[in-house]
Amino acid sequence: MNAPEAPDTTAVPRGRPRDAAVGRKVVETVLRLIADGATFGDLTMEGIARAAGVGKATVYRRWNGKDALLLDVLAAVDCFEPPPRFTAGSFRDHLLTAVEAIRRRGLAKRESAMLRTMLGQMQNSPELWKAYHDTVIAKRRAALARLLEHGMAIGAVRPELGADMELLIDFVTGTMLSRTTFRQGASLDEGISERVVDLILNGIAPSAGPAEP
Amino acid sequence: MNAPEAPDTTAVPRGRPRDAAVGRKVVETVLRLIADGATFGDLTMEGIARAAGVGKATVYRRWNGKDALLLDVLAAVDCFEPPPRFTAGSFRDHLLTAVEAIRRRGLAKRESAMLRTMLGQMQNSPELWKAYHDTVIAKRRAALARLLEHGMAIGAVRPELGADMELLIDFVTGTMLSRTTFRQGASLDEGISERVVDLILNGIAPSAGPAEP
DNA sequence: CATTTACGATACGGGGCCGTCTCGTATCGT
DNA sequence: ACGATACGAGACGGCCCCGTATCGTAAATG
Repeated sequence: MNAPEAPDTTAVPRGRPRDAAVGRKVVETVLRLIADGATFGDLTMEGIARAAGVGKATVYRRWNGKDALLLDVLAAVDCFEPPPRFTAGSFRDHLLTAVEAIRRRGLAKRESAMLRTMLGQMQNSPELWKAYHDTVIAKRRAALARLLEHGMAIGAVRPELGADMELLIDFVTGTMLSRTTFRQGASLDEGISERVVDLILNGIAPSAGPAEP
Repeated sequence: MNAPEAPDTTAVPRGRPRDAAVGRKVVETVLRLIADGATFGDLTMEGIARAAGVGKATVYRRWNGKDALLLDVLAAVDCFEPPPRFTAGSFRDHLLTAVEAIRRRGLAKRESAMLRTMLGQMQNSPELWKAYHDTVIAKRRAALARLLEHGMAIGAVRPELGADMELLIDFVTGTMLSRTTFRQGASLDEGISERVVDLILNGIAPSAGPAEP
């Protein structure tokens, strides 16, 4: 008896299998178009297929529409980012690593363009924003939260700040994120991360302790 | 720009004068559409005219195209923002006023939506971004620079930080700006500005030297 | 009054994208 | 070999927008 609703997952494909390289090529093309300045409104299924050198029907065979395609594109964004390692070194070194990661992402055209484009769409398509947030942003913030809690545990961070970890993360990331996202063309030379870390640790007020005059 | 060869300012217009209310209505409509989530790519001259209840030819009579119209729209953004007053109070109070201004702008749908939309377009249309930067952003940063220099003069801000005023401004604005722009839905209750100011002034490290647990 | 320009509405040809469909060819399992 | 499916290419009707032009009406000058 050959039940048509066969529960086994190996639903034998019958004809020519889909070429996985085609799907990758389309996603890569969309990432390139966004990096080149296209907003989601600028992207068209027809234009994507043309830019990818792919038949339009092939794109529609894989994705129902632009939103479904963009969801897969978002999932591919963070595939290239190894999670930062906080193994050895002082808390200040770890903090510097985190800030440096933001700086380098700001220099990466694809990452920063994607973030800016997503920001413009977060009101329009909250599902897309949620996907970007969950797959890209949340992971980074979680890693930073672990770092900051470690800092509080070893006394490098004022413990009362743990009451609002989200705000603490905004504070640690905000300076470099503003610089890379809002201020296109702002200097992003290497030494800047050091100064940002100094500001994050010590603030702008003169230190009351027996430090530098 | 409708003065062919009349050097005197009283170039007598001959027919029915343009209704200034129509121009205002169009600009206001575009601002509303952007606040409702439209990106620049979503906006069309035809749709704008329809939403404004205005003839399409009337829009084209005033602006050559979408870019020219958007330039005027940008110029209208900051018309509603009174410049902040730094008259009395401590430096901390002034800083709180500045941070509070960012928080309130983040709550204003029109302002934050415009900023997010502009970010997505800054690569695509640098002229538009320059206009937005010059008419909106530069003024706020200049006011903040004056505040920070005042703070250094009275000893409330470490003077060596004046070496990179742009970075200093990024640091002061970055936390609240990140929260209002990147993190839609994040809490923006009133007390938060106080905590941000504390972080800006004192940083995250314990102030009384290296405390050993 | 006549003239001139603005206004809202709408019609016009042109062009791009939509989503589907049909080709001819290619590549799989049977 | 054969059927089934994927592939690139492109045709197709439909829709929306572009920028201009043409209505009839309204409001200013002379």
